Parts: sequence; structure tokens; C-alpha cells
Amino acid sequence: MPYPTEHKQQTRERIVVCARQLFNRRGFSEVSIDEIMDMAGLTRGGFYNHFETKSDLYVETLVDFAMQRESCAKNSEHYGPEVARQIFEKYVSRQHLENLDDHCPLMSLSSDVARAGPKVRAAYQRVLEALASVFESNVNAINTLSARQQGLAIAATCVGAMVLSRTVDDPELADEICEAARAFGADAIGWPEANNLRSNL
Amino acid sequence: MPYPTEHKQQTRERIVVCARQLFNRRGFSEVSIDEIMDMAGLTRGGFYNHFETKSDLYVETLVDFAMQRESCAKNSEHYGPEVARQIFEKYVSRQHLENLDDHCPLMSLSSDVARAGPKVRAAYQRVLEALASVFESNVNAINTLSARQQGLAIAATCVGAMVLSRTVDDPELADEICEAARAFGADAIGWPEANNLRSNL
DNA sequence: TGTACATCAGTGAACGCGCGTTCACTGATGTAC
DNA sequence: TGTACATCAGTGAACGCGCGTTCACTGATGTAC
Repeated sequence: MPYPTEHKQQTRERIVVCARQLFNRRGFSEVSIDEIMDMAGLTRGGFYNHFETKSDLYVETLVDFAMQRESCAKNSEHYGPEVARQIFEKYVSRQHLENLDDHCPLMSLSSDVARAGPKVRAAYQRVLEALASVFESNVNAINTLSARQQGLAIAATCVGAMVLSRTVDDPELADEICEAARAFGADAIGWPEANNLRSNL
Repeated sequence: MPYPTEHKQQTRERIVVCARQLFNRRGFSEVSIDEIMDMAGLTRGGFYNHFETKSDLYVETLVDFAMQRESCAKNSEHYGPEVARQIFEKYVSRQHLENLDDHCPLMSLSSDVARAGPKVRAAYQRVLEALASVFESNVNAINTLSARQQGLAIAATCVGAMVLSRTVDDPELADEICEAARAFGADAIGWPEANNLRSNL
């Protein structure tokens, strides 16, 4: 073994991390392999030691993110409604909007993914299921909607508000959208005020 | 005047119509000028008789759509809540999802637009304002939210539900998302059931 | 311990293709006379 | 009415660039002896 066993694995992970940030900011086709490898401190050619195609790397970045979210969502039934509300409010926030490197790909990569292959779309779906399940576990099925329906709908509101805030030209309108969505969502679910709590999603 | 005065204008409009359909389906960078001109029954070179750049055409397709929506939204205060609800339910529907040529660009072009120039983003914003104002004019400011906030939030729910439905791999999940969003939105606003009405948005 | 060797992660030049854009040309049409 | 002409919408070959991918090579490292 010419190199330490974990050497290649570490390089690979560095590429994935860099790629995720770049894809998050600018989408699949606007980011070149050159840029990714540059950011990882490597050169073009080496890319194909680690991945078969650029698309494969894209899938990997999404799966990577999906797994993070799934592990956070795993025991979401123990969060309680205050935490769920806080996760919701954190999702639909200026802070999340400006976190260009690490924001949720549901809000920024949808167009890319919608036109991509089944593997990419399946990874995207996993991220969505993880988000929805956090909400689903922490609502009451009091009105005409099941918990599952409320979870999905709140997730849709999250994503819609962020997609629009991010795309619109006017930052004041962006804030207005976020604020409206936060008030609307919490009100519709009947979530209690959340103060001074920590969330890990 | 070698050609009838309206000849060039008609060709230009044909190009815009074709472009909008293609962009709607596959986004800005995945559609080539060749394809657009082909669909319009013309050849590559002629494109630059009508538009300075591919980007300019993209702006035009969005502005075109924005104007349609604005004219529909113009007197939305006369619609009444039943019509507003119907517009909402039509937006978040399988029918809209499958209308690949003409669906609302808010749901399919966000990533493209977010990375585009200010002219493109301003046009996108106009489409959003038109959609939100239809809802805004037909809700009650009964709870803690203003009409404006409800209009924006419902628009966000619309767009989020469609973005997710469109991107996800599993068509059953797509339907589930739409249905959940429809129930959630109408319930939250307190819109009455809408039966047998016509909407023109 | 030191040296020769094998491995393979990483390099960087080159290839090939697609596509936006340019440009010299064509030919259909309205106008002048 | 008919003919020559000017205009300009449309043509299609060519250009140039970016980028995904390939490939022969390099050189750092662990292993065998």
C-alpha cells in the first residue's frame, strides 16, 4: 500500500465537501470540475480517480446531505412542538437564506434535480422526507388534516418561501415573504411560541 | 419596406412562444438557440436579427408571462374568495404539474433566475407579485396575519408544493404533497368550498 | 538499517464536442418610375 | 402594367471558447529483502 489507507478516502471527502458548497451556490452546470478540484487543492485530472462522472459526484453530495438530515430526523418524535416550531422558523429565516454554502438543497437545487436522473431525484426525495417527518412528528391531527399532511404542507411552505425569497430581486420583499410564511405556518399548525430552545437540525 | 411591417414582429413573437415552452421544460442553459429557432421553423443565424443575446430572449419570455399574469390579477378584488380558492387549488394540482409547456415559471425556473441578472429577477418578481395579489385581495385579516401576509404565504405554499412535487421521483408522493398543501392552505385561510366556478388565471 | 522496487494518487497536456455568436451572402418583397 | 432596384429577414458556414473526459507520465509512499 503506497499511501496510507485513509488518504484517498480523505481526499474524496474533501472533494465532496467543496463540491457541495459550489453546487449549492451556483447549481450543477454552472460549476466546473476544474473549480471543484481547485478548491480542494487538486488538479483536473485527478477527479477521475475518485468519481466516474461529474453527475456521480452530484449524486454523492446530495446523498451526503440526505444522510445528515436523516440522522437528525431519526428521533424527531422526542423533539416536542416547541423544537419543531423552532426548526421551522430557522428554516424560513434570513440566516438560512444567507448561508449560501450549507443551506438546504431543497430550496436551491430543485430545477437542477428535476431535470436530472433518478438517482439524483431519489436523494432529493430523501432530504424532503427527512424534513417533513420532523414536522409530522410534532403536530396535532386536530383539524381536517392528518399529521402527515401537515408535515408535508409545512415543508412545502418552508421550501416555497425560501425559493421565492432567494430568487426575488428585492431584499425587503424577501424578508416580507419569510416573515409571512413564518407567521402563517405557526398559526396554521397552532404551534406554541418557542423561546430559548436549541435545535439540532 | 421590403416585408410587411408586422412580418418581423410575428416572427419575433413566434420565437418567444417557442422559447418559453422550451425554457419551461428544461431551463435556460439546457435549451440551445438552435432548438428554439428550429421549433420556430427558422435557422440559427436569424436569431440575432431579433435578440441581442440568449439572455435577452429569456428576459422577454418572463416579462411576457408576467404581463399575462398582471392583466389577470388586475381586478382580482372582484373575484371573491371562492374564485381565489379555486385559483389556489388549480395552482396546486396535478393538471398544473403536467402542463409542462405553460406552467408557472415561479415553480420551474427559480434556480435559473436566482443565478441570473437583475432584469430576469425583476420579471420573476412581477410574476410573484401578481400571484400574491390575487390571494391578498380575497382573504380576511381576521387572525394575526394581514391580508398581504396571507397572500404571500399562500403563494409560497403554492410554489413550494409544486417545486417539490415536480422534483421528487415518486408520483404518489407528488400527489400527496399537492393534496396536503391544498387542504392546509384552504383550511388556514378559512376559504369556503368552491364548486363549479370559473377562474381566468 | 538501508536500498530497490511496486503501487497508485495526482499531474497537466490534449481531445472532442456543443453551443453562443459572427458574418458574408441569398432571395423574397414592396417601391419607384 | 411591367421592370429595375433597395431593403432586410433569413441562411448556413465558420469561429472561438469552455468544459467534461482521457491518457501517458510523475513522484510520494509503504514494503520486501
